[in-house]
Amino acid sequence: MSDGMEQLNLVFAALADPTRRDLVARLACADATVGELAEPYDMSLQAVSKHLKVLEDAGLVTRGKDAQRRPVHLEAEVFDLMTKWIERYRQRAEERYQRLDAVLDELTNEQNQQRTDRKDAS
Amino acid sequence: MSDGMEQLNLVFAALADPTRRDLVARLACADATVGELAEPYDMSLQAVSKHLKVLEDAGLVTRGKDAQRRPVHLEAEVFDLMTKWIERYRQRAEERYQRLDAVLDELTNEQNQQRTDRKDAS
DNA sequence: GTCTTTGTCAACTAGTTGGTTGATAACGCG
DNA sequence: CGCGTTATCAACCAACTAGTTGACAAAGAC
Repeated sequence: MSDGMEQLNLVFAALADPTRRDLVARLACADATVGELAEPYDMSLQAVSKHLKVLEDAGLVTRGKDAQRRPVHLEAEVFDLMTKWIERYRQRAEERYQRLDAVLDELTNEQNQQRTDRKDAS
Repeated sequence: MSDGMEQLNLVFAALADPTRRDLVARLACADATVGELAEPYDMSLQAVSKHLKVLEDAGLVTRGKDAQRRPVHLEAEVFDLMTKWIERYRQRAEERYQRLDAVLDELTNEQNQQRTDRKDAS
């Protein structure tokens, strides 16, 4: 089991939670402290701190230090890991879908050919 | 909370499990029955059936009917939902990263300017 | 120094997840 | 019909998750 495997586990699991996806969405616009991030939610500061830890363990986020504040920053690179995984299989699945279309086209053509054959025979 | 919200929850959660990602990977190559899919894993058939149910609930997979067999088919469309979500925020985060670079460049230029000023003053 | 702000750590709880086994349903084959 | 195959359903269990509260650490402000 490769290293990127475990990270994929963490990243997908992290983004499966709507609160955490919202945190990511907000951090995409600007860095923020834990308190600022927690403010809009009906949830304790500790809960948000935990969510941020999950995002950090997944490598989606890093935390700096500014006096007693702990500014949170979104890391873009990790997204690539996911996108690569997704694209690989989406592509294959779509190719298979295209091939199915091709097979159906072929069948149609064969039927046309048979019709032509019958017409030629008549 | 929109409808796609809940589906994002399900899709990300589904792909957070390595067994389920492996199932998706194998289904990208060809459709398969539950038994065929279960064979390589050290796990009961029922467990795999449950995993497939999770993938189905997320819309990643559909199940057909062939006598007592239940062929499983990968659906490519749902991947787009994820890709769109990811790309939106990855892009913003990268833009911010670029802007940071711009700011750093600006600072460097200012320092150069100051150096130039000092040199001019000397 | 003491007080306030900002955040983490620790312990607990309710609900969910990933697995197990056993029973059951649906279908094809003698 | 009864029998084997293929898969789902149901009940159970251990481990994890997402939230809570309370205590505490670290840093600035007084």
